[in-house]
Formats: sequence, structure tokens, C-alpha cells
Amino acid sequence: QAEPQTDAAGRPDRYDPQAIEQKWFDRWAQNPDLYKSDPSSSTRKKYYVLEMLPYPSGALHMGHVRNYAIGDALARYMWMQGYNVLHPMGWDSFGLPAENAAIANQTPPRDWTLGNIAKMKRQMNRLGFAYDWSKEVTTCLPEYYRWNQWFFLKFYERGLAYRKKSKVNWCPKCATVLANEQVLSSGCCWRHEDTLVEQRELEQWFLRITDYADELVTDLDKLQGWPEKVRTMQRNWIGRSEGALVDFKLDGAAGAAGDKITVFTTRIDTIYGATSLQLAPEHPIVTDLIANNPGLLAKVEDLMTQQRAAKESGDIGAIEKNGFFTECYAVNPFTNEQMPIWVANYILMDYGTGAIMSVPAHDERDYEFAKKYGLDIKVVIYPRREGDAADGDPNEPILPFVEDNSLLMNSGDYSGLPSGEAMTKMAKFAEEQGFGKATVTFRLKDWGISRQRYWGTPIPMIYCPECGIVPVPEKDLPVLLPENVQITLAGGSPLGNVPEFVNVECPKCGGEARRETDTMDTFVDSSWYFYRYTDPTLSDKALDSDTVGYWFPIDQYIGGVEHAILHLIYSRFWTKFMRDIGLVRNDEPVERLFTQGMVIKNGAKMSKSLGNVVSPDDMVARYGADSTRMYTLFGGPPDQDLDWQDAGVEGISRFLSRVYRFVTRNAKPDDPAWKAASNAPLSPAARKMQRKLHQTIKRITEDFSGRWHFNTSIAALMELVNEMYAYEDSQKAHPGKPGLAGAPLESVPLSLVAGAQRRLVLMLAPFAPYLSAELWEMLGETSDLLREGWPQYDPALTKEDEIEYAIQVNGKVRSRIVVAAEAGEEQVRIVALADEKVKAAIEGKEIVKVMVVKGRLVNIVVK
RNA sequence: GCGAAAGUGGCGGAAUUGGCAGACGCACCAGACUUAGGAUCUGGCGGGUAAAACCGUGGGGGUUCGAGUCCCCCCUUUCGCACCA
Repeated sequence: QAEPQTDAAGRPDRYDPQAIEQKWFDRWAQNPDLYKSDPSSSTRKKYYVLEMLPYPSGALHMGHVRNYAIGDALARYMWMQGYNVLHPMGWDSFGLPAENAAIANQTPPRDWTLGNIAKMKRQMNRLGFAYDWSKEVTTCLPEYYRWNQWFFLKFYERGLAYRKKSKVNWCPKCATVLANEQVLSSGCCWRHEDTLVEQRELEQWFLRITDYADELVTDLDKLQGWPEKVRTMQRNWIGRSEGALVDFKLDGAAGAAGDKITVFTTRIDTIYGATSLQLAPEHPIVTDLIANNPGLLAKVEDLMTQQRAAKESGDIGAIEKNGFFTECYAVNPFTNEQMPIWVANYILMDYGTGAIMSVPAHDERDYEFAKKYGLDIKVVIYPRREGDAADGDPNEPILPFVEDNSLLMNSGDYSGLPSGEAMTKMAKFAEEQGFGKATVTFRLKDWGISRQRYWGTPIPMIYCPECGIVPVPEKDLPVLLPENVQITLAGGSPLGNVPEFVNVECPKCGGEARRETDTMDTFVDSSWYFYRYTDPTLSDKALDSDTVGYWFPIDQYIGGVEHAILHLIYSRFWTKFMRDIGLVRNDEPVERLFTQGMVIKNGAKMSKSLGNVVSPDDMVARYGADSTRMYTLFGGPPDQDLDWQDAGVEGISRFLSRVYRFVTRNAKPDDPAWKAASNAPLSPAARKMQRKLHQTIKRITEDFSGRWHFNTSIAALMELVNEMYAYEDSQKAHPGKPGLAGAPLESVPLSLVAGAQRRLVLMLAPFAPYLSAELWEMLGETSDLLREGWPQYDPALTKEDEIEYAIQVNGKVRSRIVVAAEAGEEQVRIVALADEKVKAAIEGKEIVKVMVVKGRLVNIVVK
């Protein structure tokens, strides 16, 4: 490549992103407060824009770049709109990869993690993201995680943290607990591919998120700024289901085994149609029921295995229904009929009560099961035809008939009632008689937060042989994570092997006690980090309520849809808890949520194994940060997946070159005409450019106001620049026959060009911060670009000269014509007419009325 | 199986409300400037035709003067959920 030439003013005539970006990178590095938000005492309107914080794996990937490019563009735009913007960044820095790296490289997790953070922070700065680094939060540091511990104590105080036995994945060869992602799809250990992972029961800590299940569902309706998709996913996940609990007394010999089986049903109205009970294989009463029948034990085991296999393959919906009769009976409290008790593989222990009443006539699954095993089928609901009398002859239903709001038959006193009414009355009756009640069940389970890991927040609890479970007193926080811990695969939690950590004085009695050696799930860290951003330096409290009150709720949260369920439900739960202990005043943390699409290549997710990873560093080195981040916005709408194409980045780079060249050539801030107002009449080309300018401002402003289709924003900028080139070309002696680099503008009002360039650079600022800073300076501006106001447009100048009209003949719109008219002009001239028949119909006729429709269309009425 | 979103040139994608389909970019072609071009500028670029006509937004119907857009049926893809009682 030839050396860049310089123009008359000594400026390089070629866009050199590396030189420009280095210059501004160095300059910005001088000022750490560049993007600092004003304090919460500010009288300006606040805007809190947040991107999901990364796990410091060691390097940013393109998905990060896209996520942060979206947030950064928005933050910069809101700055220019005059808002007091909070735009922070931090590190979700506890977690398993640090331990794996520690084992692989013999580096302590802390060193590895902090080293990665330094690397990634450098990358972010190189990409020019405008973060307020004075608000940085690093979750693996005691200044942060001590508040995780403090929150845990608050949960414990209120009975919302409790211990119970729960299953974990256990590899017998590693002799340790495995995370779900360490279990292969074959059900084997990731390190020992021949070793089946076992399920072991361990005592674990849980947070009672189910106490908030109802509110978490109801408040979804408030989240109008969230994608409907995410709200639906959360609704499904929480799985609220209204129904009733009904006790069935055990009958005869089985009565000795216990006294009743409680079932959960959403269709208590069908209880007269129940013909058997079905139990989950894991239901505790099963062993009692078959105590006299040891041969059945193997069958139970069998059903359990089938169910587990189906669950693991993720295909439980397709499991072949199997079961067996326990030879015991229970009594239907409504009919007093004897009901055989079965065990079936399609009944789940962890939903409802693990027992159901089987109503084959009115449930597809029960129907299928009953058909297979020849169980009784009793119809109690008949569809009512349109026009049937309430007590008229109902129709024989096609089974299974699962609809409600139908006529209830063969149901004792309830016969003739519609389902809804029967449900209420039956539940009420059951409650009066003491064998049942209306209830609400959730699919959501309590949040198990214990992890048998080293690199996490120590759970601040102590086990004393005398006093039992004793919380660490608040004054003793933080419980520091010990350093120099040998991380191996053997044994349970690594902290258990650190005597200085484990052995502790009981805070109550002073006797010898043991610390909890489990650490917290990292979802705890990410459930409230965005509150800490408002003031991460506080050392005596987790957060300041007034500061939080100013900034919250988060105006815009941006991240991957993969966090739509867990992270966002935990965060909402945490917020509600914080509200209940008087820490914050908002019910929900996030006002608006945006889920961006993935960055893929050749139709597949970027991954090392596929070898289709595009490294942001490479792209920055080749094209510069501006082009790299701008392409992530230009390649497609941000909410859809982006198919990465290197040539696309090149296109953006070319566009920025065009901008650079135009501004370089035509910036003459020292020329008196530069800032002089001009009333010279505009040439058609100048008019066109001016119109395009105002249209572009309008379009981008509208894109920023919620649609966020930055791909079209950037396309609009390109159109504007193309128009500026066309304008420049029109000024030449021989238009269309340019020289090498186009001639500078001579014979036009310079101020028009100056204004257009100025606004172009302002609009470029959210997308390409480096280049816009460089050009801003070139235009002779000394102000801070971010504090400049966003450009305004003149609506009158956004209208096209060509306006479409439609023709109305005899009161009916018949066709569309295009007429040329200046905006506001009263006379119209027909330019083109699509339909020859219509043309003939109106030709020569007098136009009676011209009518504007939808601002664009005009109906013309002829005589 | 249920639910949601989507299907437009060689490619990524425009068309916010029913109104010129294919903006913008990539790739490609031609020209200009060039010692040179992987730089730059100008023009072309859905199919079809000499040029028109004509045909074109997954397929089939419909509403409308007019449909990528609205309605009905079907196909395909992606995502989410799933014997949830």
C-alpha cells in the first residue's frame, strides 16, 4: 500500500483507524472521569443503561461486543439527549471455570480471574465503550461478596433460608459433586467417560423463592417493557396452577400402612369420574403399600429407571406409560367408592403431591393408561350443544373429553352444574368436611444455593455440636475465602480441607465448631450487582437507599435471551426481598429489557470446536474498533441473530473512509464562509442533500426511541453520505467524471456543508466514537461531543417532493396516481397513472375534491 | 403435542400504518483514474426481453382499486415449554 498523502492542511487523505484510535485512546486514558455519571443529587433526568456483566473467561467474544455496542450506542445517545446517564460495568467473577483453570494450570483461581479481568477491561477500553469505571463491581472480592453473606443472614433471619436434603450429581471416581454441565449426555462424568454419575443426597441451603412465586407471576403483567417472549417463559417456569388437594383414605389392609393419600388436581369437578389413584414411583407411601408384596419392589425400581431415563433424554413427554396395581385401595371421599391404587411412571414426585386421581374419561394421559390396563372409564362431563336446554339431553362425548365449562353428569348433587361452579362448590365441601381444600401449586421450586466448590462466596454459617446451626454474627463479616487452597478433584468441598477455615469458635457458646464449607451459587452474585453499581465504595452497607431510589429501576437492561429465566427470576425475587426488608422502594429491578440475538457464523454458533470463532482483537487490529462494533449493529436487527461476515466489516470500514474523506476535504473552519449564515437559493442537489439530512436525523432519532433497528439507522447514515458525495459531484465542471479523490467544494454556500457535516458527525458519535471525535476536532469544534445536543430535524424538510395520490371515481377509490407537488402547493399535476382504464375515466374531467389520506395519499374526486 | 417468532435477489437484510418490493451493505459486471490495483470515483445488478410486455416476497385459496403486509388452509425453519395432574 502506498503511504497516505496529506492534503493542503496537512491532514492524511486516507482513513487510518489505527492512528486515529490510538490518538484518542491515549487522550481518553488521561481522563478517568470521562464517562462518570453525576451524583444522585443531580437535577437532571436520570437514565440507567445496563448490559449484563460478563464472566471473565479471559477474552471478549463477538457476542460481548455486540451486547456492549448496543448499550454503548444507547448510553451515548442518552448523554447527547441531556440525561444523567449511569453506564457501569463489572465482573461476574466467581464460578467453576476458575477452578478448572486452577487445576489445569496450577494457578490460583484468584490470580487467574483477576488477570482475565485486566485483559478484558483493556479490550473494552480499546473498543471505546463509555463506562463509568468508578462504579466497577467485581463479585469475587470481599468488598462485594460480604454483602452476599449479609443478605444470606437476612434471608435466614426471616426464615427464608433453610436446609434440606437434596440430590446432587456425584462421580464415584472423582469422589466429588459435579455441576450439571459436567455430566455428559450419556450420564457419565466429564473426566471419567466410563463412569456413571450417581445421585446422592446432601444437606443443602435453599432460599424460599416459592414464597414470592405468586407475586413473581402477577407482577409479570407490570413488565410492559419486557419482550412478551421472556414474560411467557417466566410464566411457564413459575407454572402457577390453581386446583385442589383431596385426601383419599386408605382402605382395608392398606389402612395400616398410613392413613391417606393426598392428590392434587386442577379438575376436582371430575372427581366422580375418578376410577383409580396413580402414584409416582418415588412416592414415599409406595414402599409401605407393597410391604407385604416384596415382588413388586423390582417393578417400582423399573418405573423409576424408565422415568429417569426419559427425563435425562429430555423426552419425558414421549415416555411409554407403564404401571402396576399395588393391590391396595383407597376411598373416594365424594363417592365412597373403592379405588385401586396404582404406581405409574408418568407421575412426577416433584410436581403437586406426587399422586393423582385418574379420570380416564376426561384426561388424555389417564385415558391412555386406562385403555392399556383395562381400567374403568366413567363419563361425568358431557358437551352441551348450542341451543340445548340446561337440563336437556347432552351429547355423548368422544373420549377423552377434556374441555370444561360443560354439563356435569353422574356427579351426585353436583350433576347439572357447569365445571367452574362445581369446582368451587366441591372444594368448599371438601374443606368443610376436612378432607381437602382449594390450593395453588407452582412448578417453581426453592432455589438451592449450596455449591460444593471453592471459588464462590462462603456461606456464613457455623455448625456447633452444642448449639446446632449458628449464623455468623454480622460484625464478623466477611467470612473470607482462604487463599492458597489446593484445588483437587478428590474429596468433597475444597474448603473442607482447610482446617484454619473450618475450625472455628461457636459464636454462641464459644465451644469448638465447624464452618459451613459450601459456597454460594454464582447466581446470587448476579441477582443484585446492579444495585451495588450505584455506589460500590460503601463499606458499611450494601447500598444506599436514596441513591438507589434515584437510579432505579434500571431504564434499560440488555443481554442474551439465555438469561431470560434463571438470572432474571432470581433478580426479581431478590429485589422483592430487598423491598420487604426496607432496603429499596421499587418492586421490580428492570423497567425495560432487551434481549439481543446471538452472533453466529455460517449458520452456526461460534465455537472453538467448529473453528468458526471470530476474535474481536483480530477485527480491531484489521479494521479498528469503530468498524468492528459498528458492524455488529449494521449486520442485522439487534434482536435477531447476526450471521458474521468479514466482508461486511470491510463494507463498514469503507463507509467510514468515505465519511473521513468527505469531512477532511471539506472542513474549512478557518474560512469566514464556514459559519456565516447564507440565504443563497439552494440548487436542486443542495435541496436534496438538505432533505436527506433531515430525513436521516428523523429516522435515527426514531430508531433510538425504541425500535432499535440500528441497521437501518446506519443505512440511513450511508444514504446521507452518498447524497453528500452526489452533491459534491454536482458541483464539478464535469459531474460523474471525477478525478482521483473528488474536488473540494468551491461554489456553494460553505455553511450548508458545514451544518450537514456537523450533524453527520453528531449522529455518528453513538456508533463510531473514535472517528467522530477525530472529525469533531477537524470541524474546529472544541466541545465534548457527548455533551453536545442531539441534532434536531425540521419536519417540513423531511417531506418528499413527490407525493402519492389515489383517485376516487363515483365515490370509490379506483387507482393510484403519482403527482408532483411541492409541499403545501395547491395545484397538482399528474405525472404518472398506473391504470389506463382509470386514466381514461378521469381524463378531461373536472377535479372536484382533493383529499389527503394518512398524510400521504390523496383521493381525487372528479365530476 | 402446545405456544411464540420467522420464511423476501447469489448473500446479510429494507419496506414503522394495506400504497413504487428489494433501501443500505456484501459479492459480481462495466467504465474512469492509474506503472499497478486487493485503493478511489461513476454506473449497472430479482427473473425475463433486442427493448417492452410479462412473472416475481415458502405453497394454495380469499378480501381489496391495490396485499410481503389483512383473513383461511398447508409446508418448512428457529426458539421456548412439555405426561405439570
